[in-house]
Amino acid sequence: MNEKLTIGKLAEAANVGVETIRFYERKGLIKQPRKSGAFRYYPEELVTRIRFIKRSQELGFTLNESKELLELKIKNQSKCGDVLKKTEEKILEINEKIKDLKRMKESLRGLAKCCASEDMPLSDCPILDCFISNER
Amino acid sequence: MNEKLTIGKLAEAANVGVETIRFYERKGLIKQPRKSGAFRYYPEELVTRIRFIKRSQELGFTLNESKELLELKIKNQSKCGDVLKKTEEKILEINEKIKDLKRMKESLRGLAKCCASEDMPLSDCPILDCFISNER
DNA sequence: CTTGACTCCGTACCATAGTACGGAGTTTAT
DNA sequence: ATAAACTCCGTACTATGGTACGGAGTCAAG
Repeated sequence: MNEKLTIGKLAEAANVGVETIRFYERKGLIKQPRKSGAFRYYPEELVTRIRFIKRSQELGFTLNESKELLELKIKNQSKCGDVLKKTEEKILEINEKIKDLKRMKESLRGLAKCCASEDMPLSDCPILDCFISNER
Repeated sequence: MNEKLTIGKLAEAANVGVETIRFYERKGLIKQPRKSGAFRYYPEELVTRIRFIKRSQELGFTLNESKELLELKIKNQSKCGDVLKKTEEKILEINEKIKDLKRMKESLRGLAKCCASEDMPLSDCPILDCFISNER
């Protein structure tokens, strides 16, 4: 195997749009192959690369961060620990988000309690105060 | 008190830029006060409102979602039960976000585990492969 | 009453992550 | 051999959340 794919086939295999591939090329996440005749043909392993990009996006990395990760692999003088560090940074960020969301949820629950009696006039339901008083 | 602030003073008090306030006005998160003479003067409570917007943004809500939350208070002709319903909807949304983040975290933890010894050359680093092999 | 700081308003621009479109050329299947 | 389908390339547009800019008007202190 080691087939060469047209951009359309590559897009289909990687489950993205053709325009997305062109976009990644412009952003430097994929290097544009030379034209063979009028068209460009893409090596099969780009399917894996694109899926990698998509997957890391799902995991909360931006395209630039995905690019960095991919570049770490290329410049293989860098150590495994670098990638590990980035990953652990992301885990910490995610933990922060979870913590904040839980606090927000508690605030909303407090608000729900405010509204416990359904015929209470809303003017006495201090939604803003509920949120703001929980501010750090 | 209940002071009226110029847009600059409001921005300073709420710790945002003047342009941000104008942007929020355009987006309908803040209603633009009538001009008093040539300038507009903003009630002091908008400081709280803007900080609320900023805070809910930090918690992963979009501006439109912040707007919805704020509208819970504004339409106070609505009954407490209506607010309760919206609030509970928001809680469910937050639970979804937490679930997604936890899923993300678990994936990242799996990746970190892949990368066993920190001084292993990156060419042998299994973390990138791990990204790919963990694909659903 | 002048000068500096501020306001008003429209418009353009930034990054992020794509999507859409149009015309020309090319490939492929019937 | 012709038509459908695809490619190439540039440009423009989407949404989100702002930031920057420029000219004209206005306010407030000295």
